[in-house]
Amino acid sequence: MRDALAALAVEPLPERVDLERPARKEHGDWSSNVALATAKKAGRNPRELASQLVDHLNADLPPHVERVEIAGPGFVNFHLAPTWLHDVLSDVVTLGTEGFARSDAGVGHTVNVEFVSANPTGPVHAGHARGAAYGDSVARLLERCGYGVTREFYINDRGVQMQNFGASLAARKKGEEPPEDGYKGQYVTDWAAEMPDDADPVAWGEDRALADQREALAAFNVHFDVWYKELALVDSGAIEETLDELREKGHVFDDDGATWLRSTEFGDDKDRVLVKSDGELTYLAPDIAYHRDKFSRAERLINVWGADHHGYVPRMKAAMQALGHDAGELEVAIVQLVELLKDGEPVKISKRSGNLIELRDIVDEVGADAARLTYLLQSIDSRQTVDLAVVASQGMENPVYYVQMAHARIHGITRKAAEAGFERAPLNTVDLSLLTHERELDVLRSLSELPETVLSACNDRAPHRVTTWVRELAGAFHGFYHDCYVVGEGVSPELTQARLWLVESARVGLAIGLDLLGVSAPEQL
RNA sequence: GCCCUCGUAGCUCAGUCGGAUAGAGCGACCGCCUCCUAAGCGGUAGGCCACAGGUUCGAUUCCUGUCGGGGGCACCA
Repeated sequence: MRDALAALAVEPLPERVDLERPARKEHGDWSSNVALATAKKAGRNPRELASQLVDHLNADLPPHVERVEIAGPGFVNFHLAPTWLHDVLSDVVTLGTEGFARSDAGVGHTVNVEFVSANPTGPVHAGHARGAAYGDSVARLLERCGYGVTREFYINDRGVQMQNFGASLAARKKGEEPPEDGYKGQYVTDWAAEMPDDADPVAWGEDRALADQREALAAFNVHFDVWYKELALVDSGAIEETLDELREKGHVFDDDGATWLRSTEFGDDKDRVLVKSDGELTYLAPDIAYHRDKFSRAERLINVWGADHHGYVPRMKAAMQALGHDAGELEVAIVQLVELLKDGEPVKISKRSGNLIELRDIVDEVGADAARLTYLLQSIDSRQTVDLAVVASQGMENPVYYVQMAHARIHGITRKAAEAGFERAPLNTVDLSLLTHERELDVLRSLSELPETVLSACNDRAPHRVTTWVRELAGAFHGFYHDCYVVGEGVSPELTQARLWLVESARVGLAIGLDLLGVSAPEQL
């Protein structure tokens, strides 16, 4: 393309030539707006330039390109031959679930993804679920793109809430009501009944809560590499070190008997207290020390926070800058809140009464796969409404079912083919050029987009794009399934073989996509 | 009051670096099973991309403002 532009004496040459996938099939497989983008600077007419460009390219077509056309105000559209898609099929099945749609963009780089980080005072609840699905999926995307990834859970086990929790357990054990600002959920009573007489309610309660959280998250297919206790941070002396470092660097001052971080220096609204006038630490001081520790273990940090915490972003970023990091090295993904419905009725959750929906309840009710795919259906930037009855339903209003159906059909075909005596022949003995049906090509077009989808989803921390892609592939496959029989009277053995490989390629694509979402798919529904 | 975020079909939402006639699913309506699961497929209807300016050859996309929904503005964790 650049050569063609140079040959046409375009001056100045564009820095980059963008190719994009047109939204409409008639516009070809690839399209470039380069004539539009450069015409003005070069003092040429866009349409005319595009036309010359097309002539030049058509004179010597690159491999797989069937023809190049001019369209609209000056777009240059490339129409590819089906052979291109047959090569895609070969790539997919040769590279397989391990190798296809993998990127080395992050090789040699480390990222720490911290998410969930629920307080160790009770079970993981519905409010954590979306962030859990999101954080784990982002970690999966990063891994697929070559990054060294740590999944980390921060345990907030220092502070008054632990005393309240311990006191609540102790009270329940004695058959009394918890204190006014204590924890009133049913689980406190249940756990108190398990608690040995000689146990320290605070320490025992923390372990009990963590065990419960770990189990519920595992059932949600989320596993952490590091569970980091705030108390360990306190014991390590890291907080004092951090305060000293900030003071040395001149970002700390004393006022009103308290110690302050001059966070306004780095864009925060106001300066923040690190040590209160009574000598106690605020939550912020250990948090800074914790992030400092994470930076000693990874180049880049991603925090997944609920929308109710977004106000803390500027001060954390300011603190990291005070420690000498670039603001961009700490990313905070803000996950908008989920409104939970049950049969269209809002589920009221009240922390005060302890009346909350546990993650475990959701998994029990709809299954981990359905729950995860549902949470990853939409961008985290939009508020989500989840109706548990819909997620659990086995109907069309449920995208989970649509996707799982495609996967089950793939295995249905494989089973049926085996019954009819068909095993896949080696790929190099199969004539893929028989795959010319528009439905077949649609499946392959969809597969051809997976590598770029994965990379962009990774770079933009947007796993929902994978979900969208998986739904599209499932749609293309359902169309193929309907119109193209793999095994049947009117199908030649050669075509059966080619289609068996097509089915396999769809299976690989679906497997990759679903794995990135942390969703398994049944072979049968 | 200030900050973050969202506003796209009746509903739930996609829409990448600004591109062509704005997409999908559900719901509505009309079709399609002698064969791998009809839990599916095809078609029709349905849009002032909240509104008003600006930048641009070109804006759903970028900028400013207005309106509306959600969240946040502690020497609380």
